Amino acid sequence: MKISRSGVFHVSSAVLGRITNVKPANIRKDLSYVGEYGKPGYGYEIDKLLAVIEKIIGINKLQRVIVVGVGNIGEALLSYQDWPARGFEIAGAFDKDKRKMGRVINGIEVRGNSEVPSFVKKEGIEIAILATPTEITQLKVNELAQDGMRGFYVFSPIVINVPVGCYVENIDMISPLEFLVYRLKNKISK
Amino acid sequence: MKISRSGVFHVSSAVLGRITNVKPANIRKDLSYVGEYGKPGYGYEIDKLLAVIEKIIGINKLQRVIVVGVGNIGEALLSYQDWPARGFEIAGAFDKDKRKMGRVINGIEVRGNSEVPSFVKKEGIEIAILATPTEITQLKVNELAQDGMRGFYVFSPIVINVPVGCYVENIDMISPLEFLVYRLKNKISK
DNA sequence: TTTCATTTGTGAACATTTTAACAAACTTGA
DNA sequence: TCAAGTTTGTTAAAATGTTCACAAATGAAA
Repeated sequence: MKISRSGVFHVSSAVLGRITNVKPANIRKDLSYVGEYGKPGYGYEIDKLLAVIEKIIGINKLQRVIVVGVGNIGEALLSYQDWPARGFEIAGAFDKDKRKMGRVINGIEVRGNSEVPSFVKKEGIEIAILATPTEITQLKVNELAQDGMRGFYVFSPIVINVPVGCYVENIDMISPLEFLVYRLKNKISK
Repeated sequence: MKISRSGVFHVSSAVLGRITNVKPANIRKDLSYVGEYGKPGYGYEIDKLLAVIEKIIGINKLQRVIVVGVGNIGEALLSYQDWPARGFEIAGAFDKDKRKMGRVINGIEVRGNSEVPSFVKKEGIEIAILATPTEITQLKVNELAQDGMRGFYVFSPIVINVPVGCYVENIDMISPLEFLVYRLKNKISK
């Protein structure tokens, strides 16, 4: 909902709560942790709130990342339009498959894996998204860590080990579905 | 790590904790909520534990779901090999694009959207995975709810409204990446 | 059998998160 | 200006989640 385009310039925690399914008290508390941006009896100025949030999550300067593995998931990531709005830029994409190399998806050229070390060094990139087959993901992470990569966003449902100073986040696309089934079976609204 | 194939037939909460990065006390407590399956001085019998867990999450009978929207994400889901191991079966896939209809991916035929109502009624399916463009997701959910669908697993990063008795889970593939950046910047191990 | 080393299950302590409640601050309209 | 109606930020209470620590149970070795 584009509040800022509706001729409304302020918004209360109650309204934000209704939109996001979060309790108003919670919204006020969270916001209070990062400063006092609201006016009693009025609410939050939308433009100001937006600016503050963008400042906090650092969208002003985009985080540059690479995508390793251009299968279905990799391609979906490359095709995704909202990276800038989320604070990211896909600086490069890599795959070992020669047939994929040279392809340009959404303006991003797919390069060969051998180009990773020089590319990330030249571009100063530290974060990699791994959309690789589960069997080779740990191996790829090891290689990338050697190349100076320090953040790994992993689509394989396995525990990844990294050197100290490196960080991993996994995403398991099935877990939320399992949770949905559980909620459906037990009628748990949330 | 395939513990059960290593000639080891029991495992302690300490070992499970090391493998999963979870504190042993936590593992014991969680397990204790669903029964007493461990032996002091010995640990948990792996086969028994596996059987119990499978019983709990109901893998014995697969949950049948449909996939709506066969773009990159949809295709990735259809290609995923481990659905049965996770307790699911993709019963059908649907897309509005005529060029995709008829294609068979991983043994699953892509059907036209118009076939959804009869299909889910005949097959008795209540859960849909929506890998659709964000703009039309809410609309599709509305339609599917009309068709009797009660669980919605949504890949669009928006709040979805559903009738009472229906349940939604969202997955946002970018949020964990944002969190990774936050951890990297602030050196937060977890 | 007895002793020693493990490891569980859990009660209690501790920590974190969520919610409610309300004084103080602000807006609006008369 | 004043009164009535909103809405914030925050304090305190409640709820939830995590970790510790240890008695009791078991296995293994002597």
